[in-house]
Amino acid sequence: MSLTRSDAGGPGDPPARRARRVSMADVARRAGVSAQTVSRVSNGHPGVVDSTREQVLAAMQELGYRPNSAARALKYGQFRTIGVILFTLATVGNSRTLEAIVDHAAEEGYAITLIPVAVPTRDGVLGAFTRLGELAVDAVIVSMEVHLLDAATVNLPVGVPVVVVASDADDRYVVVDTDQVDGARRAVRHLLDLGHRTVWHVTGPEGSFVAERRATGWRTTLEQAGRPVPPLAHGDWSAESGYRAGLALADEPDCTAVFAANDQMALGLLRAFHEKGKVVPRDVSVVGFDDIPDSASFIPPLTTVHQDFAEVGRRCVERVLRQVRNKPVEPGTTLVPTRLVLRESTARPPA
Amino acid sequence: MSLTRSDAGGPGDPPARRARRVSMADVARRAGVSAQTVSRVSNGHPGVVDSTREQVLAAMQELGYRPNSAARALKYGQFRTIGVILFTLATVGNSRTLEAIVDHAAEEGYAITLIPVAVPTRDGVLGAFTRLGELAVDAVIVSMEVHLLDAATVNLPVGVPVVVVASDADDRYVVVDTDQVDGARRAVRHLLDLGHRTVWHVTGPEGSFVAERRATGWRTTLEQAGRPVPPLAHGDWSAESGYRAGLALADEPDCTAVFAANDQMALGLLRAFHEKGKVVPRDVSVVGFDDIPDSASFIPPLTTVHQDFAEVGRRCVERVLRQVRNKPVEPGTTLVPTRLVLRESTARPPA
DNA sequence: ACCGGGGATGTTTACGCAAACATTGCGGCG
DNA sequence: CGCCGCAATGTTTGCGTAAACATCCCCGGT
Repeated sequence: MSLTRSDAGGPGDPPARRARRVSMADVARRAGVSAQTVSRVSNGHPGVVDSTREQVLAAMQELGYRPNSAARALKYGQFRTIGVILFTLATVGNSRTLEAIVDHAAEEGYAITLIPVAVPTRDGVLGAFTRLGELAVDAVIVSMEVHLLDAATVNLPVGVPVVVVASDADDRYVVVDTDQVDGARRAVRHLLDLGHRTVWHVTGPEGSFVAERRATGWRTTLEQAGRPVPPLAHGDWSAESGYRAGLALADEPDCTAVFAANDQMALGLLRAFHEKGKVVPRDVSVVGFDDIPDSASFIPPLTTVHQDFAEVGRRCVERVLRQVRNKPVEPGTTLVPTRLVLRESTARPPA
Repeated sequence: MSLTRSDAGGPGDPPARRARRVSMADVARRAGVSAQTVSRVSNGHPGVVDSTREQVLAAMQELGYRPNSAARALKYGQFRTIGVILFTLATVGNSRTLEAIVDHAAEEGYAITLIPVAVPTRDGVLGAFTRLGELAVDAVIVSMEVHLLDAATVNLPVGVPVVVVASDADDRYVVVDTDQVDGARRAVRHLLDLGHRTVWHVTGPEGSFVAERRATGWRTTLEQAGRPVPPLAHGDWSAESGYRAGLALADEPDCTAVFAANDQMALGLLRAFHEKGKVVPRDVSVVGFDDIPDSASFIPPLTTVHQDFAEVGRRCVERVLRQVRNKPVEPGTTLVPTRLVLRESTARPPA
């Protein structure tokens, strides 16, 4: 299989002399036509007689011609590619959002290039933005859930359309996000409506915008209802951290309802309560956030706040492509609504 | 959605007239130097006097210059980008493998472009390969777990280094995969060693190579041990499908051990057994496959076969980059070993 | 004072493609 | 019978960059 390329020879190194790839000129020579005719055939343009077209096609086949996308992009000034900057695919939210972005971009004929930020430090982010300048992308979607955006935005290349997901970048940017605050409100209201006196909360890692917003929704809902606000339990999105939080919560005598900032931590809670002999939902009610597919199979199936990842992805792509196409896009935040999915992990509080 | 593709101004359409981007020539003019000097500054080449360098840098800043990667790629003949073809990010395996690929590619200075195959039909695959020809990638990693590769490989662009993951593409290709058969063997052996007479199996969707290989490992291990081979239960990787399979399995009187082809289906099994009043592992033992992070927080924590996704990703990148760099790579399959992670879902069979 | 050398910078060129423009050839019509 | 018009194809050009080569100038040595 094809060892065409030579030693790395990237920018910075002298480009190694390589077996030149077959170009339009080669095909043209072989087919006995001009390069322009090859171009026309290659792009399906009209005005080429069938016999000629076939000769060209045959020549392409024989030579294994592949159009050079660099040259094409240089000509068109576009790559039909969107860059996505993110920290990790390990969280369900990130990977589902990415999938939605990929799918909708594909519908529009755009591919996605991932620009990972290895370490979520300031330098890491700056590095990603720098690399961005060298990358073959027409626009960028930034998915950063930690407090590093400000440091980084300074460096956002001018002239590249940008859409930001799941952050609270200021209004100069185009932002798309799930309505975290309202989602949390729904979760808390549901528990309150069931008769629970108050609701405990297991939050996400420090510095996470998303975690902060969900906690805000939780706190303000309690305050507005005039309920006491219990101390916050800290997690890091992982089931394991939810388990640890649950072990502690199980010892709180008046804890009858817990809202976990994501489904994975809710899973940990369920296990902790189970081990401590507390029956969900008889003794404690649990609500999650995300509605990952697995949550319907937890024991018991989890009541949770459904995030419409597909819609978030769709809107990101739509808004970023509007910019690429020079259509007006006003900065500001687009919120995608959530909905509460009722399953079996919530009930009235024990009498 | 769907602003039509014709708005895009891509190949085939007249390129949208856009404000021409700032080029080296513009910077050169502004700084009062030649384009070549700008190039030298831009690439950090030596031989530019400090005062000149600063002028150029200033001009770049003012004008918001960004190097044009298309032109660069055209010059160098490389994009420093690897294309990854996959069906979906919804399964944990895919997204974790992708993450590993992204990370290791980044270490080597390569970005990843995703080429989604919307529908896993023959046409879908062919379409992806066709688009591939237009994409700015130096190599391709194909992650396809269904039986469509043969139809598609015919069309694999010549001259592009390719590595295939998780499939049984024939030996003409470079293949990297987890050792599925051996992983399944470990799971089954473990259960047999505990004293179970035989092991039932919940397999993945029809047509999945991975599912097939795990089922093969299960079956041959049983056969070699001279144990009866129970009928196969069919799932589709989802927890829900595992749940349905579990409901049926719970009614089999002599079913004391189940090996699920992935952790998510195992989750469904746990729930089904729980609902049917069967205690895991006292009444039934369950083993999963993948070792997703959540599985440690299942009720009970799941014994499962750990897949080293990071290693799979690393090897894919390594082997594909060897090809890019024209180093020898012999076709054939590289198997990444698994290991069994013992947790609390397995025990001796009921007496 | 003159020349050689080398560092700093400028000029030319090619990368592969496709738009714009140029040429060829053929059929139909006055 | 000659010319027009159009369809098919060819030629030129430029996209932005950076290697290769050319030039300039200053400085030190003789």
